[in-house]
Amino acid sequence: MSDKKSKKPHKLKARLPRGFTDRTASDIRATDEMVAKIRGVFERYGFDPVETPAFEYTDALGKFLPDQDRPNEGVFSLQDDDEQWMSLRYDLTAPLARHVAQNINAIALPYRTYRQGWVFRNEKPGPGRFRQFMQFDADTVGAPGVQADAEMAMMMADTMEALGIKRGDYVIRVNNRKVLDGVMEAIGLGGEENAGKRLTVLRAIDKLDKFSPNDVLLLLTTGRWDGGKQGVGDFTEGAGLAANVAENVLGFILDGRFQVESRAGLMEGGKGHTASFTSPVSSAVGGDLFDNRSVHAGVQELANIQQSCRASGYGPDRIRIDPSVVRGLEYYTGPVYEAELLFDVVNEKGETVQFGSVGGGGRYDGLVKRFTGQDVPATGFSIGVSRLMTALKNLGKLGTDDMVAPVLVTVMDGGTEALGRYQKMTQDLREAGIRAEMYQGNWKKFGNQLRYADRRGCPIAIIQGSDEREKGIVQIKDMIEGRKEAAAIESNEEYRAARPGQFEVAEGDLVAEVTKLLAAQAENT
RNA sequence: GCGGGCGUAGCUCAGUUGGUUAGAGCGCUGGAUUGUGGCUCCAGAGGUCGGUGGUUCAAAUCCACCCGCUCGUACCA
Repeated sequence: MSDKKSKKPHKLKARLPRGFTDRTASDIRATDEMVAKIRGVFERYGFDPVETPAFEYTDALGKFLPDQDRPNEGVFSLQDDDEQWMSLRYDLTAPLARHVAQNINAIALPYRTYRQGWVFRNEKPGPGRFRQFMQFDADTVGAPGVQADAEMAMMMADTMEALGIKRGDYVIRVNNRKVLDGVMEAIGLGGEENAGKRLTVLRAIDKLDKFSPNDVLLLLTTGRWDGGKQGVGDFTEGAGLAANVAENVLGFILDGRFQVESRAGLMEGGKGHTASFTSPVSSAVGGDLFDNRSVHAGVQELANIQQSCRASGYGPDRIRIDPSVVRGLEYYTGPVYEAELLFDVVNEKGETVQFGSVGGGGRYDGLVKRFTGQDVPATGFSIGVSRLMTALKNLGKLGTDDMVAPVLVTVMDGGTEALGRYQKMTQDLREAGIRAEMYQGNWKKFGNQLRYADRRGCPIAIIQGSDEREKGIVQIKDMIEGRKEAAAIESNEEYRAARPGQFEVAEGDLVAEVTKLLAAQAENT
């Protein structure tokens, strides 16, 4: 190796841990805008904000991590100096349960509350999936009835629309954990000893929005190769159900909306099968899954939710019963809901990407009880703000940074007295509510000042040199108009002499003239 | 976690049996032009060739391991 290389000091490499990201000005503005809209809906529904910290004791977050007991698996954890384990929250629900339990005597139930915040998951990140991301939650604590769940579904729908997603471009799909639990029971997967197998079956069902019914059938039975055929790529272990049982379950799920509505006496205008997969539903092993008590109870609740939504004018174009909705695997006990976008999301490369759900939630009757011992039923949902923002951005419904860059007051004279005058001009503009800044770089390179203004997107530059000063005027340079005029000029001498887009006004008229020009520019965009 | 692809300047990429001092375009900085963005011309800065180890007289190039990005899959409370 050469001497030159070994002498060179190692520079510290600027980098971020993977799965974390910096947010730009336009990201932050877009997020703020979204959050304000969501908050507007929640406030209108009579919810109040509450905030909990990013850290909780690990045991308060609960052990809802299947197969994993180590505190660092999936969550970011560290030991406090008294050796107690603390973790960064991975959602906003468990911390809320802790907050309610801790203040149970001070809080009037039912407690309607919302909050937004960063949550952290120590998982492999991917496009649109981060290890720190923002959620916005609403919960009703202490409300046992399905009316609270129906309200959640309707509020979700309203939120989607408030965010500019048109009716028909989203749907809130509703299911009930009791239905899935009952199905598991009916096919002989009840009880503790089958917990693992049950999980596999539910995961397979949850894949229906990603895989074809036939692939899901493979997952329910023998397993699936991700390379497309036998022996190619990675093998996913199947649930090991008998073929006819798997078909029965799959048929129940796929034809679920139709079946649930008919069994609950809620048929709406002859809508039928939601997928092409057909199966001999009741003849197969497992019998008629509707005969199961839990399935029956779950369907009844879904019928009530649906009736409530319909009575309030929320049709199946907005809120829809769908037995394939699984949602998280551990703490939900009743109705679950999921918000899904129905339009294609296209990424920067022009590829259509599977977007999946942008929010969801459900009933978690056991979560507060862990702390209090008494039953405190609750239901709520969560919006994936970061994820939804990605979708809206790609859709062009957000993220167009409409903040106008500041007016730049250029500096032609670096003397103390002159700088005071430039500062004064800048302050005058600010006092009139106009974003403005005085150039803070090396004033001696005037070309750089305008180049700065150009790159920053400044709409206007203010120029006052000694000539203007003597005459009591300032030059207002319309950067947008100037760019247009400059395009027609070829020689540099001419270009420099032309001062494109500029006009002179009396010093005293500066604010009025800038205001006028900004208004005119806004008209033309 | 498992499997595939990729990793050379700020960005996009050249660089083939391993062989002098690793290149281009764009961008950046300075100048032509001490008061005008763009155009043009000139000059300059910028590289641990992802990292470590190995093979070799010689490695950006070959081998091993690791790291990172990416696609699929798994996991996702």
